[in-house]
Amino acid sequence: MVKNILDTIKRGTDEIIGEELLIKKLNSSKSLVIKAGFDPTAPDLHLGHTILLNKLKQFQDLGHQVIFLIGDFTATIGDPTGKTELRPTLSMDEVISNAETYKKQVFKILDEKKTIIKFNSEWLGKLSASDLIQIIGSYSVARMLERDDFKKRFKSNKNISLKEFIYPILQGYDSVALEADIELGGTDQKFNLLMGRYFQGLNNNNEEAKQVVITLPLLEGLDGVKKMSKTLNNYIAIEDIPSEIFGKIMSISDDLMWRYYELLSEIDSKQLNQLKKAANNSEINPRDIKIDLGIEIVTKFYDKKLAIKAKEDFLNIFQQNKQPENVEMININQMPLPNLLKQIGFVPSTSEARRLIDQKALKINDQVIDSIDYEITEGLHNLKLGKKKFAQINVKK
RNA sequence: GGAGGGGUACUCAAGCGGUCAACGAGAGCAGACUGUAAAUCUGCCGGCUAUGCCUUCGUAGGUUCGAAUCCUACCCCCUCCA
Repeated sequence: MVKNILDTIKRGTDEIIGEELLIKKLNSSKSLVIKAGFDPTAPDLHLGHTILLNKLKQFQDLGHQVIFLIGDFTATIGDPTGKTELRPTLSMDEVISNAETYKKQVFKILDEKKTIIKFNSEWLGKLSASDLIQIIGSYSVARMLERDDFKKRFKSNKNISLKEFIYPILQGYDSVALEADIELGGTDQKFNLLMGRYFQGLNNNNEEAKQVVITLPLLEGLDGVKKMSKTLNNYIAIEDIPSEIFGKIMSISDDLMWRYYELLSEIDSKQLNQLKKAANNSEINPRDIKIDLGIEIVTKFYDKKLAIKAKEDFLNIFQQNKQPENVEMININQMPLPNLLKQIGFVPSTSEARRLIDQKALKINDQVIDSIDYEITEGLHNLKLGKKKFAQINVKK
């Protein structure tokens, strides 16, 4: 029984620290406290986050208590993880409004009724200076420098702010405050997650008080190399509209497609291997496999119907070169083309528009426009700029 | 507190009196090729009322016919010594 549950839990994880303890905890058949922390810095949840959220959902389905911890207090410090330099701090106002956006999105995956949302300012905000000194006093600089990104920065003489040392400590202290049994996080969070174990053990002086740490793989972004993140603009947001999600999936490389299948799809590994084999032998066009993935992912955040629609639109536009349905209709006065393109928001500047026209990127009614002096006539026209931008305009004198 | 190094466009990184809207690389965009793949090739990659004009090289002044480049002050970062 526990063995089955354990297998479920282990699937798709990177590492479980304290596996024996996990088994013990699962055997105790009490409802466990599962903690996962989120920085309210990026209001757009993306597929990368869903790996973690899916795992949390799994715990919910198993009857455990998930605590969605919004690090509003720690966000004012800025998590140094993975950064080679100091992060700018957020104001409390920004943090709060970001957190709200966050909450709205999370319940596309998590069960709202079974989720407790906490803000760590609740307890961290109450710490006095002497409390803080007490807490940080138990950890050494040498151990802090064990952390890879700190070590690198230290060695290469980059700036490390003292408060960055505080961040992991406070994250660890969160686990104490919540009495977490398990904490989930990305592999890059390992150090921070371990801090929880450290402080829990310190407080109670016993092994069993320590949380189990489960790390999950990081999802590569659309470029296939760097991790998916908003800052790098290589992400698929779960709030993206269906056609956008679908389109972005279709644009990834084949290699990345397999990776996404492994991390995001519900498909079982046997089936996946068959697909790989078939693609290798050219029995199936990888494109079609990608289409299935696109449908599955859109379905997850919307529904099957919209997913199919997204697929059909996609095929229409790119395979048959048709206009997508429901293009925006824009009324506009007659003016030089660069200005017009800027006006309707296709480009940020007329200079950019000129360049694109020079590069034959603009089509009006399926005709490539090769002169910036082209005068657009009154009436309805279909515009296409580059591969992705479509509009229908109604030009008035 | 003292000595030295540095802040250049989205990122990294040249330039160190004119030829600089600023080498090069990455990212990004467009075109070709395709499966809107990937890889590859080509071009672009400050703004504008556009063969010219305007604004940009930490900030503010100054020298000069002319400054990212020299001088002064200020701000920020880093190193070493204390």
